[in-house]
Amino acid sequence: MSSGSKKRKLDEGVQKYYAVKAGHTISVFEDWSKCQESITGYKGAVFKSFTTEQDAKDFVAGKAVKSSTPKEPRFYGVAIGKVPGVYEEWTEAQEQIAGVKGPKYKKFATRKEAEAFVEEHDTTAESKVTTTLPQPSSKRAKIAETSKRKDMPSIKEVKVYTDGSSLGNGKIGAQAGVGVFFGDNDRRNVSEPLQGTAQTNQRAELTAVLRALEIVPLKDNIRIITDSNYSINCVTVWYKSWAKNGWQNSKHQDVMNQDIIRSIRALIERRDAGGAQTSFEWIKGHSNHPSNEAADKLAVAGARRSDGRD
Amino acid sequence: MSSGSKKRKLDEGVQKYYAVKAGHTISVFEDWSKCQESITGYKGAVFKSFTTEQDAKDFVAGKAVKSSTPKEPRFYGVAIGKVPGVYEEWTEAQEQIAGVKGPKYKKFATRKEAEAFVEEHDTTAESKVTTTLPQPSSKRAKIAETSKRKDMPSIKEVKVYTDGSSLGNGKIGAQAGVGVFFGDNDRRNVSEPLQGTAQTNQRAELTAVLRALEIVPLKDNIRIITDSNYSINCVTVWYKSWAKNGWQNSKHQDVMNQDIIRSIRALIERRDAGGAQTSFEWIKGHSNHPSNEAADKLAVAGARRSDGRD
RNA sequence: GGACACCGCCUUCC
DNA sequence: GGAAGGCGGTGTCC
Repeated sequence: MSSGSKKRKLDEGVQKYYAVKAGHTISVFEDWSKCQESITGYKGAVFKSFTTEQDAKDFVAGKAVKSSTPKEPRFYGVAIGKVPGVYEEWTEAQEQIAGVKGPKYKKFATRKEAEAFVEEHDTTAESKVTTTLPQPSSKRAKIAETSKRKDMPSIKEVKVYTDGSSLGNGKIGAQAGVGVFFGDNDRRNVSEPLQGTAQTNQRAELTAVLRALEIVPLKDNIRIITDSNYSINCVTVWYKSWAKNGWQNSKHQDVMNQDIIRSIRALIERRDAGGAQTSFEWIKGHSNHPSNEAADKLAVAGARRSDGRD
Repeated sequence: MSSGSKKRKLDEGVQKYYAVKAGHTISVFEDWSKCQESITGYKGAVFKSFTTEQDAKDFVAGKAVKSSTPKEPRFYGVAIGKVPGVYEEWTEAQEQIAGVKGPKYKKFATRKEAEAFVEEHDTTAESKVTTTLPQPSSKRAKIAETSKRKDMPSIKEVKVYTDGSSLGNGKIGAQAGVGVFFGDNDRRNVSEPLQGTAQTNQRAELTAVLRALEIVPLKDNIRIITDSNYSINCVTVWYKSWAKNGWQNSKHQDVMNQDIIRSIRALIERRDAGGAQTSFEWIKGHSNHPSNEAADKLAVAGARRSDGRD
């Protein structure tokens, strides 16, 4: 180590700890591949990555992670931008203000300050957020009231199953649909056609995740259960390097579906900022899981709805 | 700049050519959607994608595609092994001798040589074949007396109807049966339970074909009539790619029922080697075809026999 | 090369 | 309506 052949890129930046709470092996791993092994093919695997070993261990132990981020925290409040909120990575914040005329953003040392900054403009610029959030006002109020949570002992966790469908995927006339399942006859369930011209399975899967995040109040912990390994990886692993590469994949092409992926990340960050957790659970598709099948049904129904038939 | 910015992976940029040999339109298409149109709803469509237009055209014309198979032919004669015969893939031959004590095999440049090699040992090791044949003696005699054919101008063609049945297919207690029908009151007819633990319709269908091939003397041309498109495809089309892939299907999983499929192929090869033909004919099931129904009856009866009932 | 999905089609069996 | 089996494809990433 005397000389400088030390071009080691910290591509992945900080060391990560992958906590597997439910999998072939219950443990904390230091590299993703090991973690992957432990969860692949495991029905109902539960895992999450952390930046500190302690957090990871706490997660495995079932404790609420108190987010003891080691690096000096920076909080970027984006008040006027694509998706207002608090971001911990400048690259992410930057993305939110790129191309926006008259953006309003600022760096803060504490999350509270950043939140306050955002909330201020947020109320005045509510229409901006509404584009991402279907619900008009009721949720906004909740966010406000949750911001005064202090040290609530236990946060409610909402489980939600998401699925995407794309009839004739890969064909020109494909019709994609989005399914989000909270429970039987739950008003929050979603079954709708995928918006936009790109009708692919991946966009449908990601959009379902996004819908779930939009629907569950930011104050609640949310657990998203999906069979889309792709979606989970996009928003929990791959996005990190993408953000650093200017959203280029390993083939130096633009990352597909980054619009949805970024929206998801923004919502995750905001939930994190509020002290609530977002976690993902992968389940194998078509494996007799009733809720997963229910989400599938909703997705397929949504896809068919764009048929104009009924 | 002098150096290689040329690392461009052709991973996905390559133009593909979709050859449709059987479909609404017989042609080569350059995009998948057109191809799809041409085959959608077409019963028994035959199509395949290629990377060169010539290969695609050759496929449509029925020629063997040669550019994708630049390797020189090799023939492996397996005289003493699980299923004696001539194999073109070492992996296949290897399977036949694995675990067999005192195997006899050799590589040849031509099929004729390999066949000769196998035939030699074949007559002397006739008992080996008998293990595959359930019937004890009466049939053996026939094979013996027909073995003195030499250059008969026209070879007799034996028509045989095969069918498989699997009562409760897909359920745990399924009972499968094998039916082979030569004619009313024909001694060669077969009606027996499917052996083994995997009681599926596909295994039953394939096993019926295998039985037929075992029963009809190698010197005779044989025409097997079945309603199992699956079986026909397995042993006339799909086996080729499987052999090259190490018996993995397109989803990278082990090909199901390959034990039966390989046994069938081995018998076909042997019949080929002897100058006689094996042909298959597909008929629609349940369409008032008396002989097909007879085979069906035999299969169902065979399935019920394993019930312990009668 | 690997992984997870999303589809189209065929046959059989219930 | 569903299950067992098979073939073909794209969507996306590493």
